[in-house]
Amino acid sequence: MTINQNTFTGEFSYSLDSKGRVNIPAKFRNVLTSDNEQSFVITRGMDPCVWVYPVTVWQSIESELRKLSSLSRINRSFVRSTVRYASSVQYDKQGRIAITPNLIEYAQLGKEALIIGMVNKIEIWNPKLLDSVDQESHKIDSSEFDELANQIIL
Amino acid sequence: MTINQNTFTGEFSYSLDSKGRVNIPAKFRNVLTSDNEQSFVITRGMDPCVWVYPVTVWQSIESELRKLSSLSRINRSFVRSTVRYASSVQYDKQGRIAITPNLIEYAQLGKEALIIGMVNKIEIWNPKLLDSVDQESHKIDSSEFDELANQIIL
DNA sequence: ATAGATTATGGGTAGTTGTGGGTAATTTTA
DNA sequence: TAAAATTACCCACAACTACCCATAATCTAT
Repeated sequence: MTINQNTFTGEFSYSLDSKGRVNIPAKFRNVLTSDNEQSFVITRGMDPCVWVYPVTVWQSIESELRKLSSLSRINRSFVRSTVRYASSVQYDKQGRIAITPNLIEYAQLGKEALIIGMVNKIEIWNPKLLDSVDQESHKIDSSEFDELANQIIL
Repeated sequence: MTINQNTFTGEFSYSLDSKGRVNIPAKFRNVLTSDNEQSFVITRGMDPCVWVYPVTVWQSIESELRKLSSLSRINRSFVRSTVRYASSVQYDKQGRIAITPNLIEYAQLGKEALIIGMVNKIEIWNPKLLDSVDQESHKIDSSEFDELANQIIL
């Protein structure tokens, strides 16, 4: 069976241990291309969760950022806010990555961690937090969903 | 683990000691190419912070500046203001660089120093100052911010 | 169903990293 | 020229991290 490379789908619930490590699901590790050298870039998500990119994917984001001149104040502030919380991590022999205290706090992660494949990246959630965020956005966005329906055919 | 050379990401809070020294995060030192010979160029940032470049990167900036004709008054003033406060520093065996009193004053650095990877350079901030600058620029530029965010897909 | 392989989770240890301070060399000032 | 101040270089310790191994649970294949 050949699956899409660097593409993540599905949901897994794993535990964050006392050292701040979480397992990256074997399914996700297995689709990671070898040029990533077992490494991901973790950063703040737009929602209160951790975003996990394959390094090669992140590098293309970085090269876009490189083009922005620091003479412009908006550019500086945009680059800073994007890159500030990003760090590259390699998973260990057991397939775990270490989440920085910064990000654990931001995503309010406890012992339970919900890992969700988001096509080109991975999200790590506090399951309870996701529930409440989900409910909230369903209330608000059902009309905007309709708008999206015109763009994407499921 | 091999990552991108001379590329800096992430945020670290270190302390500026009584001698005006700050640690350059190990992650940053490790991606610095050897032709830099453990040296950086520190200068005034466009924001009230210290900019830290790998010397080799700084050299390419200098060669760009060389191309600007001194006939133009704006050019002269731009070149002067960029180069004026720049000095090259080498980190010691513990990985620290000494910040000149000039720059400490300019960036209003106290004991706490926030070190931020900005892809091709490093910034050193007074954390409180960054907070206020950040808030201000978000107020002003949020629409242009969104525009950038649409161009670069995260 | 059972054996073997893979996967998830916990913990120990050695090496690295951040931070403070000390001493000698160098520069500055009187 | 000598004293004072600054700078460069070195050492030491505490905290942290990367790396390793062990075990239990789960999956795979015959």
